[in-house]
Amino acid sequence: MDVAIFTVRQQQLSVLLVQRPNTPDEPFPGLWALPGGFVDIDRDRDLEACALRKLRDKTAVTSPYLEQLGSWGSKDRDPRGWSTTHAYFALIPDAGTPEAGANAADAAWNPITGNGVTVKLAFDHREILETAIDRLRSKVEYTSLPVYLLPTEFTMTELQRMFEIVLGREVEKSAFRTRVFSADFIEPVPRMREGQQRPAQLYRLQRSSGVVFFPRTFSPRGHR
Amino acid sequence: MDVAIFTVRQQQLSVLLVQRPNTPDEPFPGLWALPGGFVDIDRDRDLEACALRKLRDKTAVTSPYLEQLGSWGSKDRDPRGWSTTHAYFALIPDAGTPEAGANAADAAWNPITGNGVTVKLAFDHREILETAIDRLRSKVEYTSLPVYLLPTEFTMTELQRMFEIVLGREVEKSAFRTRVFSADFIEPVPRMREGQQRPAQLYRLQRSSGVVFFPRTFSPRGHR
DNA sequence: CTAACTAAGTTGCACAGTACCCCTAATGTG
DNA sequence: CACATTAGGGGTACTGTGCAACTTAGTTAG
Repeated sequence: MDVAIFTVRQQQLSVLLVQRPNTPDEPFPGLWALPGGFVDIDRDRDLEACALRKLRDKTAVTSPYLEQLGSWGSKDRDPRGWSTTHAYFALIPDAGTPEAGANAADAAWNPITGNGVTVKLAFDHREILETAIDRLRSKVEYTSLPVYLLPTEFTMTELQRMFEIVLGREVEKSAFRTRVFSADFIEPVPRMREGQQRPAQLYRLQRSSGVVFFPRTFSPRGHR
Repeated sequence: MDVAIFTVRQQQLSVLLVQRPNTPDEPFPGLWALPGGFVDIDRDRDLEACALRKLRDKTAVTSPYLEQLGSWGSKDRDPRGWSTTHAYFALIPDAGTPEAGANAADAAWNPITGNGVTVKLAFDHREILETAIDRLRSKVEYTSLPVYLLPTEFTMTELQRMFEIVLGREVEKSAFRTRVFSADFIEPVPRMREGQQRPAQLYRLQRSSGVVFFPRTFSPRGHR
């Protein structure tokens, strides 16, 4: 079980990695890897519960976006022999830093550059991470996923910025607003008083509104 | 490892099921289930190779559409205790009947009605099958998946019929043709001679053309 | 204080892709 | 022969988006 936990910190899409123990009898000593471990058949009701537990161990985030990414199994991925792993990916707001977690001394956020990360990864985690990034970018083209990268209240511009950071390109402000409003999954936060710090309207996710699918992908004119 | 193998027979979306042995020491004796079994770490390089082997055992189909569906693991799905399975789903043309396969005496095609099948299924296979059907219907809204339900040569009307059978509703002929042609993943088969049996133009999948994603989903006017 | 600047939010037009309705030609059927 | 059926395509309206220009309000520099 491995979990690719994404957030956006300092305007960069980043993934949480942990350092493997440096004991030479463990595979890939000292390398970085996606946080994970074995399923605990006493504590974990099912696979998703196990992924949630791994996430809470590292970040103290309770209700992230969590999706099963896929499974990898072959006789090559672990030097000890045939092995299998279930991979999940999660989106959390910036607040949930690894420092806030429990046993997170060995954890660090790594910014995504291109299709992966600059450090070398253990096992087949480079491939798993690349699949996770592909899936994330692909779904951001036609779903509302990036709301889960923001705190509960946010401005329209901040939401747009999340889309742009994940996609790695700019999107049109006007078309973006039309798209988001007609999908009807966020609601404006009532303005408290006139003398507000921020001039921009705050929004929040509507209660019991899941991931929204837009009828079209983003598609700049020159694309095809 | 379980595989949901779909085809369209007699104008109905159908899934291949196998009957479990009737010995009382096996779980769910006599019930129907998705074809599957344990990974053979000597023969199977990886998970996909294992799924392909299961498919060939039952259908003698060599190059289907095959996609990883997900994994299910919990302490409830098997009465013998915590267990895990990897599920794949496959699309094959009608030609690959189970009778053509090797050890397929216990296999049968079951038509899909609504979200599942009429017979009772073993383990959590009802849930897995429902997930497979959901995924299939969802992807047919915006991809070219149904070509894999047809033989190598087919008419435009037959292709449209595949979309309609999977989706369970009719689609507009004219819009369908525009959509398919502009996606440019099939090519016309040169007409052999004038005195052809069929009046309709035959098409085939372009070589090395994978699954095509359309820029929009089907979306009848009254929808929202 | 005023001017320049910046960010929030709106408006208008063009265009791609689709829904829907209608037409034509060719073939099959009594 | 008349008639029904089917392949194939045309025309129009509409939705969602790309793109650019604009207004308004708050912020900053001088």
